Amino acid sequence: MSTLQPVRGTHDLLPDEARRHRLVEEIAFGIARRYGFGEIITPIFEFTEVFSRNLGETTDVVSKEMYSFTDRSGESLTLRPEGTAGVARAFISGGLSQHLPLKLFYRGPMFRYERPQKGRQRQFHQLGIELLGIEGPQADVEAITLAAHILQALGLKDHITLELNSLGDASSRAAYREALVAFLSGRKDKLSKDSLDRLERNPLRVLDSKDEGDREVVVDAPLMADYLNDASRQFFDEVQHGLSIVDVPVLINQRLVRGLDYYCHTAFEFTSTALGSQGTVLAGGRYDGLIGQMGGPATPGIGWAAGIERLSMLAELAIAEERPLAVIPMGPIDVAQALAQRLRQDGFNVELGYSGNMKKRLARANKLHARAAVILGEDEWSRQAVAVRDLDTGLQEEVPLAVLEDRLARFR
RNA sequence: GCGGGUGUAGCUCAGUUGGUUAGAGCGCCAGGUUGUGGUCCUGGAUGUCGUGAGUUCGAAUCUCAUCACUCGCCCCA
Repeated sequence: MSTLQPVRGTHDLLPDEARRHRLVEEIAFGIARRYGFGEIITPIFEFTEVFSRNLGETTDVVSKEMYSFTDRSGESLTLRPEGTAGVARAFISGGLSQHLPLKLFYRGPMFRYERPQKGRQRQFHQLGIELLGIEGPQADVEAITLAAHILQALGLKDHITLELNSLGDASSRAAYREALVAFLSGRKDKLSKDSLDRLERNPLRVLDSKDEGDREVVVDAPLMADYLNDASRQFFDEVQHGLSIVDVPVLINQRLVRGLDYYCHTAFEFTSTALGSQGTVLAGGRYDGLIGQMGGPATPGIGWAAGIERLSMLAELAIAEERPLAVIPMGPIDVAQALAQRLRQDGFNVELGYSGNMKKRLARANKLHARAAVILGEDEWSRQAVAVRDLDTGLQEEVPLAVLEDRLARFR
């Protein structure tokens, strides 16, 4: 076994896996396009502040998981740990506010220094969308509906549940946070060590703790729903109503919280039980304050991201088999190369067997699942013809070169 | 970052209470005569037993460290 290992938490996508990966992306993007989304490709690294100032200084992602480094000119840069901040930055620097509403789709690698586990890598890939410039709840409905549609297309609708909650607007959230902190502070003796820490850094997180003691405490905790002001309440109702109209089933989870600070109002998560403790497949929410906070024109937004590796593990994909034509030279290779080229120019997928006798070359063609073999035998060649063997039926016929493409058409 | 598990041929795994030449299946390679695959038969190659130390006359088997993966926590997509 080689000592040459990949960096911890990184993985090579070998051809089969890469194929699945790309297929997941293409299916997702194909559906996003039907909803009017166009792709945006932003840099893989940004100035560190783009993330540190906007995701929340106390979040784990910012405080201990970023791959940050100083470049040769002394700038602090960070490999993107998520996609939204970069898109928001691009929105501002590109002056895109005059093109609202904007529907953007992105995909690509993200980096977080975490302890690797199944479905959790240090370099992983996300695809996601951002819908910018629409204040109303119909944007939330559209974003979530698109997500459900993509998951369905990937064949994992049945194993997935959609959990939904509202964090309310800034004032509702602040009021609730205060009430929750007050409640929890009176019960510190019953909270786990982790939750005591959460109480300081991100109190809402205590709500979805897995610790049994915490759960008992949280049962009696004040509910977000009771702290939503009228506008927030109505917004949430309309989102739920909209989802019912398009038949997207929802499980309201009052304890659903988001990890990053920029979220408000709608928060949602599509989860699966098939991934162990990495149950979240796709998650997102509304972030009306983000772009303004970054220094851009106040612009509402909602978006979500999904882990491509997680999607790929769960997806039931019908991967069409590539079935090439095998060109098998018996004489000089030049002739075979010229013929292979002619067929490729004509749109055929052609494999050229380079070595071995006919037996080996046919065996190789078979292993590649070639649909047919084009055999350049000397006898046939002397008659300006080749032998074409159907590898499924074993039937072989002599075909004049002049009509080769026509006869091969059925093997495309 | 915390706690547990695993690590033997390309892959999936077996290797008894430490004992000398480390195995199987699949895959791979070759052959079953001269230009014909898939099935079948025969033969063959491959491992510093994750890495590094230690204990021992002797270690894949025991100890320690280290790396990677993995399960739970944490975090999140």
